[in-house]
Parts: sequence; C-alpha cells; structure tokens
Amino acid sequence: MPKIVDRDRRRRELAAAVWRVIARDGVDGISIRAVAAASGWSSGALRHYFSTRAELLAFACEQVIEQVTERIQSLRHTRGPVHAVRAILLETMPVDEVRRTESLIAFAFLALGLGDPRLAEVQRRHFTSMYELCLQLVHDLAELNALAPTAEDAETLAHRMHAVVDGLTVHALAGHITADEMVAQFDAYLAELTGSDLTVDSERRDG
Amino acid sequence: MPKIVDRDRRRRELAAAVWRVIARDGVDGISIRAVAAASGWSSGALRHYFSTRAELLAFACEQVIEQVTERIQSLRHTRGPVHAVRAILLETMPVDEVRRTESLIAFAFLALGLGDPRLAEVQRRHFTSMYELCLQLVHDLAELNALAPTAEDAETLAHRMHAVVDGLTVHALAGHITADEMVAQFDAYLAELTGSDLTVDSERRDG
Amino acid sequence: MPKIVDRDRRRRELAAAVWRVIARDGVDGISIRAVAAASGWSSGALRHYFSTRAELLAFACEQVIEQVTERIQSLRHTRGPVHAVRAILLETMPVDEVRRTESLIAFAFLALGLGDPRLAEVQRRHFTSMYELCLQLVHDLAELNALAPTAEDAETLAHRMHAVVDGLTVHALAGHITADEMVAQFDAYLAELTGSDLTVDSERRDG
Amino acid sequence: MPKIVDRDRRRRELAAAVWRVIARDGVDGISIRAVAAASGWSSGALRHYFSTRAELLAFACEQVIEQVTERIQSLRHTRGPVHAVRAILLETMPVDEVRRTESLIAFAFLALGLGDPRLAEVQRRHFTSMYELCLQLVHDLAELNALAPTAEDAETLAHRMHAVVDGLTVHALAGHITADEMVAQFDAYLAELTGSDLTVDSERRDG
DNA sequence: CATGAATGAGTGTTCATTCAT
DNA sequence: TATGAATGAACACTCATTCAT
Repeated sequence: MPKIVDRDRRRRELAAAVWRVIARDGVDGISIRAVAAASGWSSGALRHYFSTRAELLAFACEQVIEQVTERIQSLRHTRGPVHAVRAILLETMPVDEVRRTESLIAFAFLALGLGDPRLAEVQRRHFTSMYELCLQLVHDLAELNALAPTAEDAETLAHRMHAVVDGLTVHALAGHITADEMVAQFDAYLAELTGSDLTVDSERRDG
Repeated sequence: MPKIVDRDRRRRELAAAVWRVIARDGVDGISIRAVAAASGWSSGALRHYFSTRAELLAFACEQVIEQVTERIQSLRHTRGPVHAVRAILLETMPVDEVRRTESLIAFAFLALGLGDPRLAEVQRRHFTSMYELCLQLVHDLAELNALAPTAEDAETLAHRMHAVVDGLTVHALAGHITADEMVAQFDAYLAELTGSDLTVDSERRDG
Repeated sequence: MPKIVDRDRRRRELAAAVWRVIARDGVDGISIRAVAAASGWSSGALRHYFSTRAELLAFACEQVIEQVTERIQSLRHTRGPVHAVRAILLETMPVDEVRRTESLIAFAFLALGLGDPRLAEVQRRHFTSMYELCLQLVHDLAELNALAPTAEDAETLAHRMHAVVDGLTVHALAGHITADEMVAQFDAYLAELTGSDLTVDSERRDG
Repeated sequence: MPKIVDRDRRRRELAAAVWRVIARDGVDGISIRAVAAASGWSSGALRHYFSTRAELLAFACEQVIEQVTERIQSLRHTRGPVHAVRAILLETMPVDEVRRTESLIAFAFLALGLGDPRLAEVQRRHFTSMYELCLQLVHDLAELNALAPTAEDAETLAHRMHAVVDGLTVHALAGHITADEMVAQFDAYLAELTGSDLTVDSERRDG
C-alpha cells in the first residue's frame, strides 16, 4: 500500500511546516497560505491531505504529542528511577528551542481548542496521555521505593505532578520564568516527591 | 454643552462585552465587530474609548485581574490561615461559571500575549502579582507556624504554589478534570503543604 | 458687525490649520479630525464655519492665493522692472519652506479639484488671477521698453510666462529639481525674455 | 494542470481599469474595490497580481509612461526636425481624450507620489525620462542647425522645454486653456525656439 | 456657539475555501 | 494528484457627518 504510506508521510511533512510557521510567526501567523509556502507546496495541494484548516491544525498538534512520545520511549535510563522520571518529564517541557516550540504549539492548541470541538478532542487525548504517563511514573517510583513517605495516593500524586509540569511550562512559555528557573523548580519538586536531592549529583539535560 | 459620558464606566462596560464574547465564542471570536455587537454599540463608538484592538484587549485583561484582586481583598477570613489561603487562591481558579470565564479570559490573553508585546506586558504584571500573592501567603503561613516541616525556601514554595494553581486551572479549563476534582487536588496540595487536613472540616466554597 | 469679523478671523485661523496639516502630513493627511486637532478646536466646531470638508478645503486654497497676492502687493521695487517681475513671480514659486508649502497646497488642490466642481472653481480663479498677473507684468515690461525684441504678442508671452512658472514649480515640488535650480532656470527665462542678464548683478531672493 | 493566466496581460488589464477609474472619478476615486469593479474582477483577485494598492498604482503609472514612450518611438517623421519635435512632445500633452486621460493620470500620480515613496520613485523616473527626451530633442535640433541663435546652453533649453510642456499641460488639464489654445501656445514656443513659423504650414496633429 | 459621542460606510488587506484545469 | 486563479466575506481601522446636549 505505497499510496497510504506516501499520504501519511506527506501529512507529517505538512504538520512540520505548521510547526515552523508557529515557531517563526507565532500561533496567529498560521494560515493555509503560510503553511503552504513553508512546506513548499501550493495551497490547493493541502486540500488533498486536510480538508479544512482545523483538520490540519489538529493533525499538527497530534504529531507534536506523537513526537514527544517517541522521544520519551527512546530514552535510555542508566542513573536510577528518579533521573529517569526527570528526563522523561523534561522532554515535555520547554527546556530548549525545539521543546519550547513543541510546548508553544501544545498550549496554543489548548487556547484554540477551547472553542473548537475537533481540537478539543485532540487536547483531551493529549491531557489523558500525559496524565497516564504521570500515573505510570508515580507507580514506577512507588514500586522501586523511590517515593518519599506520604499519605497521598498515586492518583493524587500523578495529578499534582501533571499540574506542576504544566504550570511551570505555562510560566516558562509566558516568559515569566527562564528555562533554567523552570528546571530548578521542577528539580525541587522532584526532590520533595522522592526525598532525594537532585541538585547535587544531577546534570542539566544538555550537560 | 457636550454630552458627558463616564469614560471609565464605558470602558469597563466594553471590557465586559469582551468577556462575554470570549465566553461565548472563544478567543478566536474576538473582533471589534463582535465586541461592538455584544456591547450594543457601533464599531466606530469603540474608537472613542480604545484607539486600537490591542488597547481594548489589554484593558479587558487588566479588568479581570482587578476584579479578582478586589474580590480577594474583600474576603473576610475567620477560620484560620490555611482556610484563608485556600479561599484566596480559589478566587483565582475556575470553581464556578463566573470564575471559569475569568480564568478562560486570563489564559486566552496568555495565548494572545505570546505574540503581542502590549498584551505580554499585561500578562507579565498578572503573573508577577500572582507570584507575589503566593509568596505573601507562604510567608504568612510560615509566620503562623502553619507550614509542614520542609527544607525548601519560601520562594520555591511560592513558585510551586503558583504552578499548582495554574496547572490545575489549565486542566480544569480544558475539561480534563472537573471543578470538583480541581478543588480536591488543590486541597490535597494544601494539606501536604501545611500538614493539616482540609478534607474533613472544610466546606466547598459554595457549600 | 463684530460677529462677522470674528467669523472671518476664525475661518482664516482654520485655513491656517489646514496648511499646517498639509505641510506636516501631506495632502492625504487632511481630515476633519486632523485639522480640528491642529487648530485646537473640536471637530464639531468646524461645522459652524464650514459645512463640509470640501468647503473648508476650498477656503484654505483661496486663502493661499490671497496671502500670496498680499505679499506681492506689499513688495517694494527699487531695482528696475525686471527685478520687480522676478521678485513678484518668485513669490508664487517654492523657493523656501513657506512658499513650498503654499505651492504644495495649490497643486494639491489642483489634483483634488479635477474631480470636485467646488474646488475646480477656486482653481479657475487662481489660474485666471495668475494669468492676469503675468499679462500685467508683460505689459509693464513692454511699456518700459524692458522686453527683448520679439514677434510675439503680449498674451502669448503671458501664457508662456505662466507656463514656465507653473512648469518649474511642478518640477521643484516633485523634487525633480532643487529650489536653486528652479530659480536659475527662471532667471535664464527672464534673461531671454528681457534681453538683460540677471545672473551677474542679481542676488538670490534670500541672498 | 492549473489554470494558466497571462500574468502580464492581466496586470496591464488591471492597470487599464485604474485609468478608467481615474478618468471617471478622479484621483480620489481610486480604491481597490472601484478598480476591481471597473475591471470586472473581484477585489480579492487583484491580490494575485498586485500585493498592495501602492504596487497597483505604481504599475498603472508606469504603464502610462510606457504607452506614451511606445507611441513616440513608433512615430514616423517626414516633415523635418521641427515638426518631429512638435509631434513627439504633443504625444505627451492632453491634445485629445486619450492623451488627456494619460496626462490626467500622470499628474494625479504626481500628487499621490508626493506622499508615497514608491510612487515618488516612479515619478522620478518619469520626470527624468521626459527631461532626457527634451535634452535629446534640443541636441537634435542643434545638430541640424534648427535652433534660433541663443546664448543659452542645451541643458537650460531642455529644462525650459520641459517646463513649458508641463506648464501648458497643467493649464489644459485644469481647464484653464483649451487643447487648441495649448497647442497654439506650444507652437508659438517652438517657433521662437527654432526661429521657424509653424503656424502657416503646420497642421493640427489630428487635422 | 461649541462639544464630542455616535454612526455607519468606507478603506486596504487577509483569509479559508472552491474549483476549473 | 496538483495547481493557483478566483471568490467574497472578514478583519482592524479611518473617516465625514450628524446631533443631543
């Protein structure tokens, strides 16, 4: 079925063009014309792969999630569970230009999705998978006895983890805190959660 | 004599129309025409009070913050510091329709502000005042010995508080969690922060 | 009749505001609001003195002509008829900032007047009075034997003079030639017309 | 296969619509919508060929110049150099309806160009090429001993010629003189310049 | 006489979408 | 499949004009 493969490849290619436009012109700069120009295709060609603007945007958002997911799955963890959790969640936060663009897109789509049911559905899946990731991480930590003593259940801890990640992400995206401050705050949170101290022996993700 | 109009009142009236449009049509629905229609005035009339769209939006955003601030300041706290902190922060979160709309607006402006320097400035002030509020609350709790033992400094706790509030807010706005779940998560966070148990003796804010 | 005097004074005051706006923002910048702001009056106030925009502009144009006429009449000529003619006509040409603005206005109104009968009428009077001035000057030169021998009649010479003045004015306004080049060309024309040589003993008007 | 359109032909077609609008409604009547209506296309269609209004106007102005230039180059001169000069320059003056519209457009753009740098650049080229044409004609006349004795250099004569042509053109456009009077004045000027008498043996260009 | 609030049509421009080729 | 021409409505913003005060 070569056709289907090509079609999917083309859709991902166009989604990448959406990201480039957002990174360059912001979320308000997304237009069919701009994406067409950035992709090197004609505006009419986009119609063959996405019938409406909303469909294109939804797919572009889904691709972000998939990309982050793939990156997380390809991580190799050699320094213990806490560092693994740290590495995994930092993959979803705006620690560098690439990940900042990804976060920007995710939150831009959140704003757009509040009004558009199609985008809202994508958002819902995004949030759900992020929550489930957090829950899985909490369970992993618990099984490895890497959690500080607490009276709280796993679901509560997962929700808190998710909220801290997204709250810090929003603050960093808005420029309220720098990427370094965001990471420092996140490390402090993890330290408290796990009872370990990451500030001494950890390195920055790009260190 | 010219017709005398209370410019400030009219500006607030128009800001309220902006809110209604955002609540109804989402952030993409904001247009001069839509706001004019929602306010009952002609589009040209808006020019008397706001020379540009950005100015109107910035004012509308500032008004949200001011409204929340006023509500916080008018709170009367009779059940101890932890409940006071809880009441104050819940004023900024989407616990009911009114506050949901306010939060919606605040986050909508966040998305808009990523591209518009004028709105970004308003956002910055919003974030700063929210952080300072959190810092003040942490200090208050510390002074009253209402904090659970922790190795973390006040600034870190304030940033975490802010992140948890905004993270939960985003999740509730996106429909990922209900308002009740959001409050429960927030209570759990406060319980851990303060070492107290709000789940037994607390009431829902509208209970 | 003090009222009438005041009214006329106010109209001239507003005409002067029109000039300032044209000098600052160009002919496209003329708007009721801009003129009102430049004059210090409210936009509504202009309605008492000029019922429409066209009326205001027509009056402003007429005032330019009147102003130039008055300046010409107040000239004192002590260096012979050729220098008198030179001084008179240079009053109507863009030799400095003030006169450039006047010329700009006159030609701006020409462009506007091509479509507007009211402004066209003002233009017609302007052209007629300029032509009659030229004719008078040619007659004066002829009576004083200050014309070079020619087979042409006074009307032809007057039309040519008018054309040279306006042609050079247009070229200077458009920036094709400088004010100095314009004056030099005009002097050469006058030298040929009168058989005298202004380049040796004449001074620049501001010299 | 896409629909193939002769872009250059379409651009000229739209420029012609600009001329019709100017001829009908004057320079103030130019608007994208008016040009679109006059051309029979939708307003959005113009965007395919001119990205901004200024670009459209600049092109329309350039087309006028090109059209006149082509007409001048296609002239065949059989009655001597003075008649050739006469025929060439009359091509640039409002001697009939077509040429009146062309002149109208050229001077309308002059007024517009005083404020718009893009149009000013087109104007500059227009003026320069007109001046160079005049200079060439003066040189041609001089080489053929067709100039009346004069102390003036070629540049001065060329500038005067240009000024007379444009001055008479302005006067005719404004309705101050008729086309016939304009031609008569121009002939008188040429007669004096060349020492010949065109009033006896010449014919009207359309005679 | 004077104000300035208000109107609503107008501007240039951008856009998603349609569709003949 | 792919093009890009074409549409027409939408956008923010400007404007001359009206009119109650």
